[in-house]
Amino acid sequence: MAANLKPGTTKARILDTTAELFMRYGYTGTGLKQIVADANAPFGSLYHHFPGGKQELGVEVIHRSGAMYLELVLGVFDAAPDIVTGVHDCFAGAAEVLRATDYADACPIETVALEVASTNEPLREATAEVFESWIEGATEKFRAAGIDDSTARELSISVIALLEGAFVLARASRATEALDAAGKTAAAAVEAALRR
Amino acid sequence: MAANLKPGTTKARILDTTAELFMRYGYTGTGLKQIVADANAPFGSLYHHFPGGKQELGVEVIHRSGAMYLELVLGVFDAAPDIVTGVHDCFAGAAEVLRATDYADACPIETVALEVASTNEPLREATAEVFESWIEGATEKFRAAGIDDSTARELSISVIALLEGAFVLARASRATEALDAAGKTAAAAVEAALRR
DNA sequence: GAGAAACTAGATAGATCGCTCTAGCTGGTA
DNA sequence: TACCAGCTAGAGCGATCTATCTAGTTTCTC
Repeated sequence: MAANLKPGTTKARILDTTAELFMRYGYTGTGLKQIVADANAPFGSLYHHFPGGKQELGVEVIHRSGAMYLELVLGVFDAAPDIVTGVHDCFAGAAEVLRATDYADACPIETVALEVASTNEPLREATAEVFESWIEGATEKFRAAGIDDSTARELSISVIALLEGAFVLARASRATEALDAAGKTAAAAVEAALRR
Repeated sequence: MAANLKPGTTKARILDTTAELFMRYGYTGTGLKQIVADANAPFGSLYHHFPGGKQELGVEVIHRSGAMYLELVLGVFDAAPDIVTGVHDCFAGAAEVLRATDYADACPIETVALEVASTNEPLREATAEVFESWIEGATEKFRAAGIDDSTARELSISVIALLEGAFVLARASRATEALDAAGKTAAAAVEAALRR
C-alpha cells in the first residue's frame, strides 16, 4: 500500500511519474532511465526504494493507481443523486479527461494488465487484485441501491468492462464517441437492474 | 491487405507468428529476433518483405488480424438463428478460446492498440481502422435485424467495448466470469434495442 | 557533536533492442 | 549456359535496456 507516504519525496515522485508513464507507454514501453529523468530522481534512489527493480516498482504503482482510481470513481458516485446518474457521470468525466489529455490518460492499469497477463505473474496478480477491488466497490454501491447480490456483481463487471473497452476504442480513434455510447448502455443496464 | 498471399511462405509465417506474439506480449514486448526465431525465418527476409521495419510489419499484422477476426465473428453471427444468440455465442466462444489457450489468445490488436495510441501514429491509425471496420460490420448486422441506424451503431460500439473490456478482466484474473457477465449484458442490450 | 542509518548520485556492466550491411542461394527467362 | 531478380542468410553496428556497484551526502538519534 502507498499509505503514509509524504508527497513530494523522491519515492512519491518516482511512483507518480511511473504511473503517468505507464498510462501513456505501458510497462515494457517505459524505461527506468526515463522514469528517473522525468521524476528528477537519481538512478540510485530508484533501486534504494525498490530493491526488486522494475517489477517491484510496477506492483506498487499498480496498487497505488488502482486505489486512487477507485476513490476517484467512488467520489463521482457519491456526488451524484442516484446510481444511474453516477454511472453516467463516470463515463462523461472519463471522456472529458481523455479529451483534455490528448487521449493519453485513460485507465492507469489497463495497458499494463494486458501486457503482463502472460509474462509476469506478480504484476498480473496485482492487476487482478485491483480489478477485483473495483468490482467489489461497485457491487457494494449497486447492492446499497437495492439490487440483489448476484445481479449487482454481474452489473459491476459489465460497467467496468464497458468503461475499459470504451477506453481502448476512444484512445485508438482519438474520439469520445465510444465513451458516450458505452456510457448510455451502462446507464441503461443499471436502470434495467433497478426495475427488476 | 494480406490478400492473395500463399500460406506457408516465409512472409506468411512471419505475419502469423507476429500476430500470435503481439497477442501475448504486445508490440514493444515482441522482439524482431524472437519473431524470426519463432517463424523459422532468416533475419534478412524480414527486412526484405518489410523494408519499413517493425512498424510496417506491425501495420500489416494489425490489418490482417483485424480482417481475420472480423470474418471469424461474422461467421459465428451467421451460424446463429438470431442476433441475440449470435452475440451470446461470440462471448461464449471467446471464453472457450481463452480457457483453451491459457488466457493468452484474446483480441489480436487490443494490447497493441493501447500501447501505440500515444506513441506511433501509423500504428494507431491502423488499430482505429480495424475497430471502425468491426463497428461497421456489427452495425450492418443489427440494421439488418431491424434496428435503426443510430441505435445500431451505439449498440455495436457497446458490444465491442464489452468484449474488449471483458478480455482485459478475464486475462488479468485468469477466469471467464467477466466474459459471462459481459455476454449477458450484451445480449440484454441487443434484446432491448430490438424491442424499441 | 559523533555515529548510524537513510538516501542520493552516477558510472558501468552485460544483455538485448531495431536495423543495416554484404554475401550467397534459387528459379525463371533468353 | 548465362544472367538477373527475388529471396535467404546472418554477422555486426550503435543505441538502449535493466541492474549492480561504489562512493558521497543528508538526516536522525543519542
